[in-house]
Amino acid sequence: MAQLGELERSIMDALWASENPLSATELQEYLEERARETSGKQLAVTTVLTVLSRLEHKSLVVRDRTVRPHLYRASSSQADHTAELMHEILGSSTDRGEVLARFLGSVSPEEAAALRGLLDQTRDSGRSA
Amino acid sequence: MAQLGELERSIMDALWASENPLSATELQEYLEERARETSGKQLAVTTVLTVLSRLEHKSLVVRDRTVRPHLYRASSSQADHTAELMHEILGSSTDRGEVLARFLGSVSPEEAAALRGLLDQTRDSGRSA
DNA sequence: TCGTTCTTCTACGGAGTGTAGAACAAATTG
DNA sequence: CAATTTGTTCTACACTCCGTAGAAGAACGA
Repeated sequence: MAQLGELERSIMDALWASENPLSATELQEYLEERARETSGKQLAVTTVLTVLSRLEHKSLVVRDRTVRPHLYRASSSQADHTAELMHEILGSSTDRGEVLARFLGSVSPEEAAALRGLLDQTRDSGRSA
Repeated sequence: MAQLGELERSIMDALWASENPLSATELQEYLEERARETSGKQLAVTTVLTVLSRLEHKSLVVRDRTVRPHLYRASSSQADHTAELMHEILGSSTDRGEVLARFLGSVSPEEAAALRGLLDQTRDSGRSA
C-alpha cells in the first residue's frame, strides 16, 4: 500500500479530522490555515484536486459526484487505516512474535496498560476466519 | 524512513537471515538462489553494490571497509527494525489508543495470547525516558 | 608489474509525488 | 438564452527514489 507523500498525508489528515465530507476548496483553505505557521503557501485548487483524485484512485478517499462541488471523505477512519498499516508491516516480518516483543518494549506504560485492558475485552471474541 | 523498494527489501531480508556479514558477491549469489523459482535472473554485482550503498546511506546496513571484499550486515535485527517501523506508524496517528484497539482487533488469537504473556513480563520494567 | 577482483562514479529509465495551467463543463444570473 | 463565475478534468513538468548496470578507478595476489 506504500507510504503517502507529504501533501497526500496532509489532505488525509484534514479529511480524517473533519466530521463532514469536504470540497476541494474547503480543503484548500483548511490547508492554508494549517500551513500558515509553517511555510504559509497557498496551493492551487487544481493541486488539491489532483491529489484527491490520486487518493481516490488508491481507495483512500471516496468522492460524492452527485453534488456540486464534489465532496470528499476518507474511506476509512485514521485509526483503521493506521492499524491496517501496522498489521501489514507486522506481516512483512518473518518472526511476528519477536517483533511484537520489541514493539511492546518501546511502548509507554500507559499504552501497555491500555493494551492489557483491550486484550481482556477481546479475550473471548474469537475471530472466525 | 519511508518504505523500501523490492530489491532493497530482498537484500535486507538476506542480511537479516544471515548469521554473518556478507559480501556483495555472496549476496548476489544468494539472491539468485532466491529468485530461481520466480524470475530467475542474475543481477550484476554492481547493482547489488549500489543498493547496498543506498542502504548504508539510510543506516540500515553497516559496512566493514577494513576487509576486502567489504562485508555488509544489517544494522539492526529485522524484529527491531519492524517494531520501530510499527512504532513510527503508530506515532503518526492522532489517537494511539484507538489505533491499538483496531490493531488488536485484527490480531490472531495466538498473537493476542503472546501479547498477554509479553505484557506480563514487561509489567514491572518501567521505561526511564 | 600485470592481471584479477572489487569498489566507486556516472547514468538512464520508470514510477510516484508536488505542482499547476489550459481546456472543458456546469451553474448562476442578468 | 448569453455571459460570467465556479468547478472539474487533462495534460504536463520537475524532482526524487529505485532498479539496473557499464566504465573507470583502486587494491591485491602472482
